[in-house]
Amino acid sequence: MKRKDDDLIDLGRFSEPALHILISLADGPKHGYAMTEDIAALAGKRPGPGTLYGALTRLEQMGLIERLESDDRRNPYRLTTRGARVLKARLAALETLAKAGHKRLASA
Amino acid sequence: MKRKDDDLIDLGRFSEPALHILISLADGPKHGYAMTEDIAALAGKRPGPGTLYGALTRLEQMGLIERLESDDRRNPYRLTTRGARVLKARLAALETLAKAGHKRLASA
DNA sequence: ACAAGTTATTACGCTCGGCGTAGTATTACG
DNA sequence: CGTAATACTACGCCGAGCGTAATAACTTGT
Repeated sequence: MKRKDDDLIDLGRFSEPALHILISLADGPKHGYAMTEDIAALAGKRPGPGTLYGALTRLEQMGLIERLESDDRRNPYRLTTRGARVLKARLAALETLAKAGHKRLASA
Repeated sequence: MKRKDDDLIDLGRFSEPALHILISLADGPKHGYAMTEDIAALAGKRPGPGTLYGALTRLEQMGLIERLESDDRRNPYRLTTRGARVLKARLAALETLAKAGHKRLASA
């Protein structure tokens, strides 16, 4: 019904770390430390534990990711369908924005 | 010399509003209120005065934009060359990220 | 078997960007 | 002249972001 509202979800401020996390989880479940490494490779920037686990908690509360149970000390997370939908919308918006920006830079 | 370091500039947190401002100034100088309208059209979201003028001050301090003198009560700003360079790099990084995200979403 | 290094997370606390609200002043319009 | 739109300034709270430190388990070399 009001499914489309999900797309408009606001990830905190802008939440670059949150975006990185969603992208990192987009190709399969990962635990925190693995995401740190993944994001470092992806974005050239390694989030500290405070940033990472803080953002993870928030994202879980928003229902964009969910915790999986695990045998060892790790805390794996996976994207929810809602999370995937939000990520997709967010990426599309970002691409539109980037394109508009490039166009303007070129024309000036 | 160390020109390339500029590209790595960190716009505060992530600073979505700051990014919007830079894009808004990319096709010519504007004053605050005009940017508000422009950004509303561009990103579907109207930044409040606190957000906008706060970000403007920070961007000016970073040397990414500069204040132009004006006859009336308006405060026009323009992108500096440095600002343009930073914006370009930022947009490129964003596009790369968005592409990676889409790819991952598709493959999952 | 032990020290050293890596993996993985929790805990804590500060700072500043984001954002809303309110107020001020000027211009435009009917 | 009153209302609306324009264009800011001022103020202050909140919480995301981020660093640091502590903790613990597992791994590897000697």
